[in-house]
Amino acid sequence: MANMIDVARLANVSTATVSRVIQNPETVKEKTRTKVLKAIDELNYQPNILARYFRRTETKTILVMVPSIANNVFPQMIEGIDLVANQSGYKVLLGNTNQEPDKAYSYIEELKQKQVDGMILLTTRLDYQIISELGDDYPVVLTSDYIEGLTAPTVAIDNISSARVAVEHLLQLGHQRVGIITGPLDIPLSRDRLKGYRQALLERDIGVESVLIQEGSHSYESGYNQMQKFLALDKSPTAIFAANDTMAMGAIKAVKAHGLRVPEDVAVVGFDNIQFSAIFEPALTTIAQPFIEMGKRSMELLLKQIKGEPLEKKQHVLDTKLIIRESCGSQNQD
Amino acid sequence: MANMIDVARLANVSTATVSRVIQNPETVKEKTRTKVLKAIDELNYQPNILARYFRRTETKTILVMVPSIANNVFPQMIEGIDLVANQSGYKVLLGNTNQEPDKAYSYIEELKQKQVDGMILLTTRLDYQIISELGDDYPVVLTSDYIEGLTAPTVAIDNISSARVAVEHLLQLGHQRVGIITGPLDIPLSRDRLKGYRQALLERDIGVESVLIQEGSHSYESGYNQMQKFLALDKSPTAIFAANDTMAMGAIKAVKAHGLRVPEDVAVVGFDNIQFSAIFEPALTTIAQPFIEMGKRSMELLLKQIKGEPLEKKQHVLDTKLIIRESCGSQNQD
DNA sequence: TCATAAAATGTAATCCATTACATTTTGGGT
DNA sequence: ACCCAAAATGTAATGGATTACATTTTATGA
Repeated sequence: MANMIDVARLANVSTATVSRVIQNPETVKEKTRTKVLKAIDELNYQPNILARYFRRTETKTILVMVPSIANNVFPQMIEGIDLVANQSGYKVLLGNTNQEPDKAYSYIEELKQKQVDGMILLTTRLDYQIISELGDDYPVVLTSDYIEGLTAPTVAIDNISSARVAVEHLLQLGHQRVGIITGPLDIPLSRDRLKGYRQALLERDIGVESVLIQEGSHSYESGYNQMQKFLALDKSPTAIFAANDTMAMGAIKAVKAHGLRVPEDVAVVGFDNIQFSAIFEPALTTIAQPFIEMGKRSMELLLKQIKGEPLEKKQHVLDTKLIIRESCGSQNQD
Repeated sequence: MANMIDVARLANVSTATVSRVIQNPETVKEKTRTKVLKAIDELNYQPNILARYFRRTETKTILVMVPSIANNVFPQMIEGIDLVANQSGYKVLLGNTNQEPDKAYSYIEELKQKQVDGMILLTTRLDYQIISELGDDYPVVLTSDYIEGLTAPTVAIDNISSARVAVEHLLQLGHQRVGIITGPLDIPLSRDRLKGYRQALLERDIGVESVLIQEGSHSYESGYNQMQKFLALDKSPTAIFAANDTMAMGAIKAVKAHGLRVPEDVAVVGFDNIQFSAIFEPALTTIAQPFIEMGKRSMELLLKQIKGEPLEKKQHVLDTKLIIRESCGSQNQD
């Protein structure tokens, strides 16, 4: 494989000039440039990218830390990230943590060792402190989880008010006993959705009963199981807010298994609007998250940090939307 | 940031010894090793990975080329790949082509330029010739698509016989008019599944009618649309083999929209066994692909190539399994 | 104790592009 | 024709780990 010296020799110039032809062609005289380009072509020269990375201490690579890829929502965000990354000549490294904190730390090490130019964290259970410090020293964006007071840039939705909108929809339909199946409550995002649920009830002077709050794990099975608990209650809820669509589907399955109908007997509203929500029967009424947009925005923010540009705004909150389908029935429910 | 020379100086040894302590500790005398380790600790030294990559011409990174990540089946395969890669100290770079051939070629360039140590191709529409040549010169594994006569290693299922099993299931249930909604026929995988369909019919001396063959695009909508065509037929099929689960769901939706029931009026068998197939109603009878296992095996094969170990076997065919659920009815259908 | 093989360590070249700084060339103005 | 600033090009150091080869140290056996 020919290197820069070979090209320089053949073109009868110095390596500096060859390098310039590649990096800043406009600084080289037309005639010289042609000569060099011809030599490059003749030798079929390709710059050694690894040498370049080494010399420049940059890799044009960013890492996306994600708890699990097989999860409906993350691939969509990654798609958005990938889109912007590609446009800017960046590559995307996959950082699957599989929920193991050790893995997360090893990815952080990679960032510190400059193996990647930046990092996007998709909903993590990392220590608040660690993310903050990391964000002070390296390009980092936290996506989908907004943590109060965090100094690192974040891209998220307003989980509190989105959840409130979901529950309000239920209340408007006339429901008085509304249960919630939350996500894991060690994640701020889950706590925020619970908070939104509380706010919606309190606004209408409806008391918050702890029996109507069940903690799930975002899985289909947990939705199913927690719904069963509700159904076993003396006065079981007539409507459920599930903190994500997958749990909503599990809950609906449980309702059906119990011989009841959705939405006629129990209304269910979900959260996320994953692809399958429209296909599911009954089609889910849910809060749509702009996943792709979140991915794009995150990458844009990261890029700015990498380039050293100042961020006008650190906390980016994107809009969600209530998608009304079938699982809560129509406005004129009886 | 301290470098190896600093460590060597502090420990009063040469850089070679420091390097050895890091790479092959057993070749360094205990006493020296301790001394070096102490210096490393004291200086908080971390080797410059980029320098190492440059010097060694290896990146401990592999690229997974995938048409689209937001697709149910790919994330699972990637998960398998990632699992094995991580165990072996390799990182996974995402190569989303978005169906654009140009992108595919740019990823191939990265491989040639040694930016990655190897590449796994997940169902691609790349030219047969190109893959073969690439496989001759670089570590490459082609996954999920098996191309006859290809010299590059492949990990796949037997699409022909798996499809045959699916269709046979339908025939066993007594169906005589079986339609197929294929995938895009420019992909070998799709042609193979069609071939399996043909074989199953011919084995029972049932003629293959071209009106019963519709080409889809693997999307839900295409399943819906192609099913509508079947339903518009004078003698519409009583059973459908959809070449993937997503299309099967679309087809079922179309059947329902037409006022018919699945499986009572029309039986539908899918292919893939994506996560949602069990949740869908009716739950899909389908051919399960061992996605995670395929990912793992692919990475193992790639690793062997990277290490320069010979491959005993080049074509790896993994087993599929017919999962009987609800969408075809029970064995005792009337 | 000494010779010798084996083990441990050191020396220094190497990988290749980049870039600060130095030098040469060019072109415009008088 | 000559000067000078600007443009173009060249020189050579630099980044940091790796490793072939050379040298020194250690251990073994007679």
